[in-house]
Amino acid sequence: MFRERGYDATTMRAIANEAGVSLGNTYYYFASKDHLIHAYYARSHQDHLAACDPLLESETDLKNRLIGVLAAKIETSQPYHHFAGQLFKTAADPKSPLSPFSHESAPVRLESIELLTRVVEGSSTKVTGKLAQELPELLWTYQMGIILYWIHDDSRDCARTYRLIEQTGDLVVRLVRVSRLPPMRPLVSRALKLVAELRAPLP
Amino acid sequence: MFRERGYDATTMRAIANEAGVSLGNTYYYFASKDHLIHAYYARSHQDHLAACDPLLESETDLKNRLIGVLAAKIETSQPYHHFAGQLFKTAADPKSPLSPFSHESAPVRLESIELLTRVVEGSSTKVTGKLAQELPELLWTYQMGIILYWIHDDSRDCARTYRLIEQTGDLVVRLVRVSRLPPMRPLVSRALKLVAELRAPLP
DNA sequence: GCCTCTTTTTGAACGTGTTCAAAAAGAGTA
DNA sequence: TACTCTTTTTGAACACGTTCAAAAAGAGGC
Repeated sequence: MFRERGYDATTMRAIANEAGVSLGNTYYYFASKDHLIHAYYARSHQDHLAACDPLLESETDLKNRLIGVLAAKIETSQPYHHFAGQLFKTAADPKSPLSPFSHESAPVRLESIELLTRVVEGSSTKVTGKLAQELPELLWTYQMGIILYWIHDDSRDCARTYRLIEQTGDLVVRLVRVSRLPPMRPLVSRALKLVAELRAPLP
Repeated sequence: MFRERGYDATTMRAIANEAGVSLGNTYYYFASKDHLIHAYYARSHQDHLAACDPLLESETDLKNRLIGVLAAKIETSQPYHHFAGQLFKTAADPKSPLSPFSHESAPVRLESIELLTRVVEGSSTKVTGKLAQELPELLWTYQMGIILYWIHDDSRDCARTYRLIEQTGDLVVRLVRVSRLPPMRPLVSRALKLVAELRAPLP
């Protein structure tokens, strides 16, 4: 229904009606309208994990793995593009359990990070040391940025998002490769130190 | 009032009461509760522009200029940190006139980009060519990222945000400096091409 | 079948943001 | 002062998301 009518025009009363239950009953199953919306996200997340398996088992080039996983994310989310803006809005409240950074979202977040860990570990490009530890989560942040761009992308078939994935994916992989070169070493080291610092538990 | 009670507890009825007008009357002045919230943002934006003048007139080191402007942004926004999450939420709807990417927000956006143009042009580090054209807007996007981090930052006095500004500000300036070196040239060129491509008007 | 406990369902009511027709107030002109 | 037009104000009403006490239904044991 959200697809046909959009978020705003789909009232909880209409949803209850369509499901053949009372209005109050919908709240037995979903804590709020936002939780209902978020169920769509959870589904596309599962779809994404599943869609990535074949790729990660057959492809070893880091760039292709990364770009493939990101593109799959967009593909599995595409049915929901129509109301992705609303999804973003519900996720934007830092205090909401639906925020990607929230405690409640940790399982989904960890699964995504685990997926990106597989991207890195199963590739022919070897990443070691501190960077290996931090890279999956950095890639997750990068993926969040891509999704954010996608939400705002009005191009046909979200062509621009795919373009962004290709180009930045290539760039990211190049950066990963040069990160071991001596001139880059201090920079990378500092960046990783900052990431660890900002991630440390607050006093 | 938003400061004392928080966004949710501050109803339009309470606001009307406090202002000594009727509930309906508040809508004569502000199109919605979100517009009311956004007026705070507009004010802090003006405060920011004003706060940056002294710095930009006296400092010429690019790094110090950039870090100073970003830190000033956080400082001028600090009074509103309490409900910054709600501000982010209202701005998160891509279709909302309050979104930083919206047509209606263009004036504020352009002013911010103009400010960052001043940061670059008035510095002793010379930036030329295509990069000079694109850099202010890229810096604006970077600033948006900082603000987003700030919104989620629960550290004392937002110390982490300042730390992030320092470290990433330094990194950005270093990247700007090395962008002219021959090994970086192709990368930078490609990045700029992508930016221009994604910014072109849609068919 | 009856009893007890748990789960599911209901629908009236609530609070909040918002709308809008009508009234009031303000401003300018003759 | 009266009239006309514009702006501001009002308050009842509306729509929507949500709540919750009570009712209904389900499940298990005797």
